[in-house]
Amino acid sequence: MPSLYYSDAVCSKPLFEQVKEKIIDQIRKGVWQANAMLPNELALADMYSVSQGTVRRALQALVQEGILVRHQGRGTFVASFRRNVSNVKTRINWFESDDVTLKVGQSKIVSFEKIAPLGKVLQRVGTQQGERVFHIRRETSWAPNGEVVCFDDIYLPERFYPGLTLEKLTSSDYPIIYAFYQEVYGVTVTHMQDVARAVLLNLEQAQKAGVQTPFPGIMIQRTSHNSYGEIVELRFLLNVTENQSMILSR
Amino acid sequence: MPSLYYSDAVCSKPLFEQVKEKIIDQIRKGVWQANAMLPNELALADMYSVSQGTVRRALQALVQEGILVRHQGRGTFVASFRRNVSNVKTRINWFESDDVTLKVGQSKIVSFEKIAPLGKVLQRVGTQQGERVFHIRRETSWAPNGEVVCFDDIYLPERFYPGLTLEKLTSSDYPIIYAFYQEVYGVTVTHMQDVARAVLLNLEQAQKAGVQTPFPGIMIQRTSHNSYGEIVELRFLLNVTENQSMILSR
DNA sequence: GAGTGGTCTAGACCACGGA
DNA sequence: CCGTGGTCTAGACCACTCT
Repeated sequence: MPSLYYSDAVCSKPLFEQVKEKIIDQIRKGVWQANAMLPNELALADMYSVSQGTVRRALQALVQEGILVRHQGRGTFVASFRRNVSNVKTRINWFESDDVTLKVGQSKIVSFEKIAPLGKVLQRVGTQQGERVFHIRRETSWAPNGEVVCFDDIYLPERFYPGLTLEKLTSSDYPIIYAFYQEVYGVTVTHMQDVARAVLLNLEQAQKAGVQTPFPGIMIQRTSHNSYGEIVELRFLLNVTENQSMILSR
Repeated sequence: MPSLYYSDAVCSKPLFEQVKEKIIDQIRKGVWQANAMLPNELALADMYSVSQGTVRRALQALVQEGILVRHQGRGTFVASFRRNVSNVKTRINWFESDDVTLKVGQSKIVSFEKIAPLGKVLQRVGTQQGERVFHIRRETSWAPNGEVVCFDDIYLPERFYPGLTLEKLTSSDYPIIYAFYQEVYGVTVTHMQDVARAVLLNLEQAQKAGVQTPFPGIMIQRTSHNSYGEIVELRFLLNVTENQSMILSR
């Protein structure tokens, strides 16, 4: 059987790329939701009229992009934040405690409000006419009531999270906030852009962090996108590198 | 022809992994040096008694790791720093000018000395009995004689760079210092570990950077390894995020 | 045992680059 | 023109997981 790749003069893209896009489309449409199992390789090959090898290549690429997860003997699944934190192409957390015995930091919501987006930076979220944004402020520390190591300001455009309340946020326990977006609002972050700058802590921050001013920190501005490229989260993470450090590569 | 993969009970590793390691060995031994062209796929398949597809898979993995470069119609080549800056798995430069018209920063060597390694941090380089290290201090700015945006302290164990002098360093023009290591001393950095912390600039640094104290910066400690895992470079990069920012992902 | 993904082969045709 | 890598197919066997 001759390959479609050559006969189809109109479509310049390789077949496995086309298969990739078709699979992504199914996920975007919600035909295959988070944690759902996909048909097996031969079934997919039949669906898209390509060979098993071509399907395999498309699937492997999607695994590498963090969109799918495969288990030998079990099947191919749509990745979810709850079961697979490395869903996103880029890293979610850059910081690690210097003390190896401390593993996960405690995150606490200290403020929640619905506001009109202000300032040049907030215009990044591309809100529509009159749309508001939710502003969540969190503080992270390694131990309960310990020194704060991360000040986290999250801005969420209302249209992606209709009816969001503090109760919804705190009612359930989510390993990371991206699992909340995904499971409660069907918002899957597929890509994020992180830009960092050095800053000085203000007095309140220094006090909460248990350090003397002047004290430096690393401010990360994060812009999170869904698979359509829309901005679904704008976030400012101010990290104090007092008992933690930023792991860029290892 | 049955595959060796199943019949060879001793070796549990997949064939393409074994081929990968054999190719890396040839590069380490210097049989194939930087920029050298490898035999074509069928020749390699014959050499290692595997199919063309298996060789292809090994080669593609090595391309992804930045060890090889392939060009359709030309051949497969050993990656070099001069021609291919993305040789290393991890990123070499995290910073970008905020001003898009400025592209590449000017780097200037301000001090060069051979010293006995001191301090806890320098013990990281794992020097041998009585061995010394070269200490190179560089300063980077976007414009000639402009404000310094990066203070760069490089420590090189003597045994990897015998007879290194300031003249050798400045005699030729290298796009990045890793090309110098590779071309002059045959030291190829294959992996680097970067850890960042926020710091305060001292008075001298603030003056050179053209800012008022207190001023924060991002200090990156870099440990660079060759393919045997030996530490061939220890580096401290203090970056001022005044006219530049740290791009973590895009 | 049935079904899944993981590895491997042999062979085909196409696209690109340089002599 | 020839040699290179890039894509694709059809089919084989193995290893893993669950029932």
